[in-house]
Amino acid sequence: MPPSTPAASTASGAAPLSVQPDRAGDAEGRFQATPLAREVAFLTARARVRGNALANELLSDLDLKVRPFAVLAMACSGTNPSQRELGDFLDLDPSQVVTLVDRLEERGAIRREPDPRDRRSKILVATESGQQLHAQAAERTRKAEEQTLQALTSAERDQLRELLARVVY
Amino acid sequence: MPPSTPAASTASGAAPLSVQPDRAGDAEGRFQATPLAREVAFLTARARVRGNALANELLSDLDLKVRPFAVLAMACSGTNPSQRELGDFLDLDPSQVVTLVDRLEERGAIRREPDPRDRRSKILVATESGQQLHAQAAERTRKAEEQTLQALTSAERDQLRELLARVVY
DNA sequence: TATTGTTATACTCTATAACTATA
DNA sequence: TATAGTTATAGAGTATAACAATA
Repeated sequence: MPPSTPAASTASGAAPLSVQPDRAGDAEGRFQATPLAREVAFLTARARVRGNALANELLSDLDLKVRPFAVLAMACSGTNPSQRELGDFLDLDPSQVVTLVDRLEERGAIRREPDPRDRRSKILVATESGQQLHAQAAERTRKAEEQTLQALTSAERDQLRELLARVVY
Repeated sequence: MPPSTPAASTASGAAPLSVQPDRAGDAEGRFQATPLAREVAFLTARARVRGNALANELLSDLDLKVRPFAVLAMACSGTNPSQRELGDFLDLDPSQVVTLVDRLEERGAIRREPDPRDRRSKILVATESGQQLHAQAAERTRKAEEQTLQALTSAERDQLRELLARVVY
């Protein structure tokens, strides 16, 4: 380990960034000029943390969180996903899917139905009450997205959606 | 609970989506037409999961993951963050910061230095070896981002960065 | 032999409360 | 009285291995 140096210094070699002498008001502003703050990985992580927090908050009165909501939404989509397919799409482990599906099935929101083409697999479909629950929940996630993206115009939101979709699909 | 219905049906009421009779090749294609698949919350979650996985993989030979990398990057930024400020910026609990900083300090990559203006707080700065480690790690995260965004042109990447930054800052 | 769903289990991540030293 | 960092702990989320039924 190197010997201890003065304090609050920028240390040896080339200075990583020109920086105000030290503290200003709050730190956010200083940090936003940092290379890390412009990495897409960092920006998406931050967007996801804050978006999730807001969505979970708005969903809380329905006793739902974003993960179970996503499962319910897929069961309501008319695409008849099997548990395996759903796990692949939502980046969920098979064992996680079991737990999520169990809870939604206990609530009477979805059902496991046999797949006529493969008796090993189970197809997820929503019940009538599950579809009503989904309608309420989708309204809340729509509001969460509206609030999360309030800094963008409608055209910019579509643009963001389009760019992200091209990245992940 | 409602009575059981045929199987793989779209269920009662208005059909949520027009859908191919049933199974096609793989499920991804079917699912991408779903409303959930166009929610920004879902897209960022997916981008984050896959981006993180790739970045962690590329960082593994340096014995780093994205979280500790972010802490190291901030310590190398010249902005002299305190632990509290860093936790706020990276969406980390104060106790999580302690653990992350402990490990990086044990490796000799960063140091806690006293804040001359407030003896309660500790300022994080990188050591010389920490800066070298960061340089190697940053090269790997740059490659991860390059690979993650390969579907986009350079202009589109900047556009995505800009839109995300406006959302989260 | 490989795959779907399941169970049990362990591991990581995240959050909470209580403590200390400073402010 | 409030805040920064710390510790211990609990809870949620995620991952792994083994198993039964089916392909």
